[in-house]
Amino acid sequence: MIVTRFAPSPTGYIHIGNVRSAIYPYLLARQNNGKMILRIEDTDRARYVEGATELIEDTLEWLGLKWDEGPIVGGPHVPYFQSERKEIYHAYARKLIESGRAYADPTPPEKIDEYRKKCSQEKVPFLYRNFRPDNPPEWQPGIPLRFKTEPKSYSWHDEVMGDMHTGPEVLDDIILIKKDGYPTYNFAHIVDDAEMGVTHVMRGVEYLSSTPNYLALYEALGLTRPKLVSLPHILAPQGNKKLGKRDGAKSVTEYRDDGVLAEAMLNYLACLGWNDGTEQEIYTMDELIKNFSLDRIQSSGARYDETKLLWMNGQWIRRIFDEQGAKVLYARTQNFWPEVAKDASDDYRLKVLSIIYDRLKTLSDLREMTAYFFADPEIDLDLITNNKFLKKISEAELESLLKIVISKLSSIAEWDAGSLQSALNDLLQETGKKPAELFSLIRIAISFAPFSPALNLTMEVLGREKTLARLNAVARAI
RNA sequence: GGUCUCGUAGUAUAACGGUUAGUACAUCGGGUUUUCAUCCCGACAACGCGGGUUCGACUCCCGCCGAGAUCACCA
Repeated sequence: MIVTRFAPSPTGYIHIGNVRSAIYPYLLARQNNGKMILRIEDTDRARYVEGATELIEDTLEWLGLKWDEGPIVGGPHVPYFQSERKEIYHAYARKLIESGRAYADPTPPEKIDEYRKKCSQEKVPFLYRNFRPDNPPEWQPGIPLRFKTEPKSYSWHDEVMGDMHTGPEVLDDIILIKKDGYPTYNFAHIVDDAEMGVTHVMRGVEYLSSTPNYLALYEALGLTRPKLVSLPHILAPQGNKKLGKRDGAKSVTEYRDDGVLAEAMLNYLACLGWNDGTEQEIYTMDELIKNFSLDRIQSSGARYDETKLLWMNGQWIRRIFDEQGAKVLYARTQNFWPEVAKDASDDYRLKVLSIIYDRLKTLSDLREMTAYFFADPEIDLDLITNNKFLKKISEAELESLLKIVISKLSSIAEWDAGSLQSALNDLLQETGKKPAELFSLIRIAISFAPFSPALNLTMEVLGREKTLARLNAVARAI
């Protein structure tokens, strides 16, 4: 069975740059009826951030990445917090001590710095294994424990990067247990992955360089290596660095609050650095699960492009409306209406959504784009007199045009899109005006917005009373 | 500096020795009775450089250049 894991450290929110290492393990696990484990790597007490675990869980839940084992859901390998697994790491550590592959290192940090400086001056690589203490004491709390490495070459296969090979110069005596008794990442993740039966270790490429050390550790502990999958970085919009919080990388859930749909976020991120070889752009979760494959993960970094994310979000908004219905989309818009819409009925807001949805890039666009449906807009005659189609028409004529429109619209029997459209067509005939002139005038008069849906639809939703009242108000103001 | 990785249009990518180098976003035009958007049509735009191998190289090999990662009691 395939077992994958997402193993973040609770140091803050999950952002665009690191959430992909949760998505791919999830897809792989689901595709193979396997399991994904969520494990919290909280061995660095200094960097621990209160509430970060909840933030991580929230993010995964929003994206629909359900973990099969981990916090909240539990599992056969509890606990899933590394800080609570000390005894396990210590047991493995003792095995290494017994086999002579680990030693307590009492060397003070200042001394180590000295070694490092010396090497740097002599321009030779700094390897701690050249500075092993002569008579290491018995390991006890307060003293760090180091791996006693055996310099040799390693070859391995990375599912993304291909066949890898390194020489002995990259192997060193890495710290296994820190002086505070907590394990380092380097040691803890190996123990946990083995204990938890993880078959595929997926993580960022930054771990590629230390892989030989991990391989040495698997060997010394007699563990079978899992398959290794290095995920390339997501690059910041500017420069060539990986996207990080310093580049203003927003948290994944911040996009949710800005009206991005989980489907779009998942779709965009999954396809950033992976494709199935077809020209498909829009994928549902099920399609991603079905089509995902490790060997089509890109080996180079991919730049984060918010414009494309927003395009994709627009696609998803329309797709949900068209395929799942207006009500399904409407249910997702609750937090995104303008303040003036708070007293409007669901029915009315649903109607507004139905004529505006294909203009949305994010759900929060509703706030800017729909206010005039709920409250009378402020009359701003400059919008009329400066309009490129209307500025040639005299104020007197504008006023009389509006009166003709009002009179016509007052007389129609049924206030629906079809009747309104034929009334508008009649008005074009009667006034001899071009659509650009007459429709612009009406549109601006009832909305005073930079843009709005088709005129007949806007008027239909707005209703007879409000439409006529607004037209009258403008006619008086001119 | 050592080690490792990466290099197709502005961006994300397709191609797995033979194509006018395909697609999408972005940009710029045009169309759908006003606007904005959707939708449709069109345009612009790429194989980092230099050597090989081959009848033929984006694809294979070597060198160079460029970019990145890593060398913590952080993960």
